[in-house]
Amino acid sequence: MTFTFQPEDLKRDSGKKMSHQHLFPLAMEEDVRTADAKTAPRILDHDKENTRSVCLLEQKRKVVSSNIDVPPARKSSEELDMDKVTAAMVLTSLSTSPLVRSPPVRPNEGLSGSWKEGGAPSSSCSSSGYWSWSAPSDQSNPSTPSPPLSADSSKPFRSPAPDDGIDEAEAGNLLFDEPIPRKRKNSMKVMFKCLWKNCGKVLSTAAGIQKHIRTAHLGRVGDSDCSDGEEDFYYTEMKLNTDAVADGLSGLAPGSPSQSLASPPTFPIPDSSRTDTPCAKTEAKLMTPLSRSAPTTLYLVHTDHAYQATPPVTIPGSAKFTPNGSSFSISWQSPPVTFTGIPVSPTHHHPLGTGEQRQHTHTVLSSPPRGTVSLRKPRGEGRKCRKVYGMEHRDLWCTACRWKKACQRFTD
DNA sequence: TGTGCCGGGCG
DNA sequence: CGCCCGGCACA
Repeated sequence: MTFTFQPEDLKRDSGKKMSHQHLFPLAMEEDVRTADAKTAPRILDHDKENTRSVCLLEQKRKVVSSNIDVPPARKSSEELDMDKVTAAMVLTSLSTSPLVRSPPVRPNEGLSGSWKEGGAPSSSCSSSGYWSWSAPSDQSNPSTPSPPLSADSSKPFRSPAPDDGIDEAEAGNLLFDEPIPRKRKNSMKVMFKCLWKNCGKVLSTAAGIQKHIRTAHLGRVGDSDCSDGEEDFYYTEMKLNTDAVADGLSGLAPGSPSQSLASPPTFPIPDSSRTDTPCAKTEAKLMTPLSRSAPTTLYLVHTDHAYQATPPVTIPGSAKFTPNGSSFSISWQSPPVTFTGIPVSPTHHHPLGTGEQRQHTHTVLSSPPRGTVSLRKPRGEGRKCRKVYGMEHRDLWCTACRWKKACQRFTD
């Protein structure tokens, strides 16, 4: 069981919360303005967030104090351990944020990373077997890179301004509870950038970047068992405006996945600009056993655009991160619904996901000269917003669905 | 019967 | 246009 937690969702989510802004000054700037008055049922998230944010807050505080040379005597040994861990976490998260000053920052980076790192030093953490990644870290790497720092800051990517709005929306969608109705999105691509020093490789799929990191930097050779998620620590997700970047990156797979974060399955890309198929293919290819462990959410995080951002998948499950003295506990629930497009969801869905998609594409391409015959769209077999979210969550539907038009989010 | 969405109406 | 919805074709 290797879950890979998707930090981004959480992070984004948290980012949205005004109350916690101060925690992520850099990453959140944009989010802040999105104080959506929308009150959707985000109770779960709230809960999650609160606990997490509290933790972070605490962590931060500790870190600060540590910098100030607070006499250790005041803290119990337990606390000290925690401090180390938390400090590591905070530092990592902080150091990372600047790089990606945009929302795409992987929210959990800090968490996952710290767990790993923290695990080694403080026995307390490692002992709680909630997370079973093999070893807190592959110590095999002599040169464990420090969390990506400034190396990337210089990267040309990042078109912050345009993306922000979208990201926010997406984040909301992802979470599933935030009705961000009627917001129009631009076509976005999600890319994953390697944060390893001097690398900066950018791939379009989480699996790809993970593989890259694993093989190129971590020196692992494909053993799926080793994918303990460490790679997550070394890459970041970023959203790019396809319009702007498409050309340059066109070679890469159409973005789709976004990591832990959040964008619903999407593939609602404007047909004209790109098709889903390529995406699916690419991913399929990249999907090595190793990459399997990659956060499924990533794949879900597509953006939907034309009508609104979509929350592809939600991780309705709640993950709680509670540093209790010496151990972290994480509870996870399997997501209730998930989109699909890619055979990711464990529960339903025919494994045919990609196959179907491809077929569909095929039909479209070979479609007879339009015009005369009233061709009614074959009718996508995939699940649409209505099915996915149900009538009760109509506000979560893409606008097209709301208007009884062809679904823009789950195109097939 | 439920779903997807075309075609068309309204502001 | 944005937003709805009647109604039809499918499943």
